[in-house]
Amino acid sequence: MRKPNADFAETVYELVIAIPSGRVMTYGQIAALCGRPRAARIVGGIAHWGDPSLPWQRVVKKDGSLAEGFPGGTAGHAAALEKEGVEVHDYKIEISRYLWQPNHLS
DNA sequence: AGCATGACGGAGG
DNA sequence: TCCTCCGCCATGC
Repeated sequence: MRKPNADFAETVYELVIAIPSGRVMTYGQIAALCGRPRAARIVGGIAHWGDPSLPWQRVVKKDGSLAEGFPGGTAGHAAALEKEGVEVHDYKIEISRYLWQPNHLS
């Protein structure tokens, strides 16, 4: 059990790492699970400032469109997702089909 | 301690 | 459906 104001980034890291290959989560969803439903932008910020070795390609916008600032742009993001079996159509994915949620928080 | 930033989200046109 | 504007809030300077 983490304190309400526990390091936001740390919680984001654990969630991102938990996303299985071929599935995705949205920035807003991750923010909400971290206790800050309005901090979707912050999650994006952490993706940019934080550990680059995490599977950030599995994090997309709520409408299924890909991240603007991903290395290589949306094209690079699309390539990374397709590699995991995610079907990308015009730089967007069928969010309702690939969205994933952790069974429970530890 | 305060200001500007930003890999978003939702509303409005 | 696409484009633009406003609001949110942790992080970095």
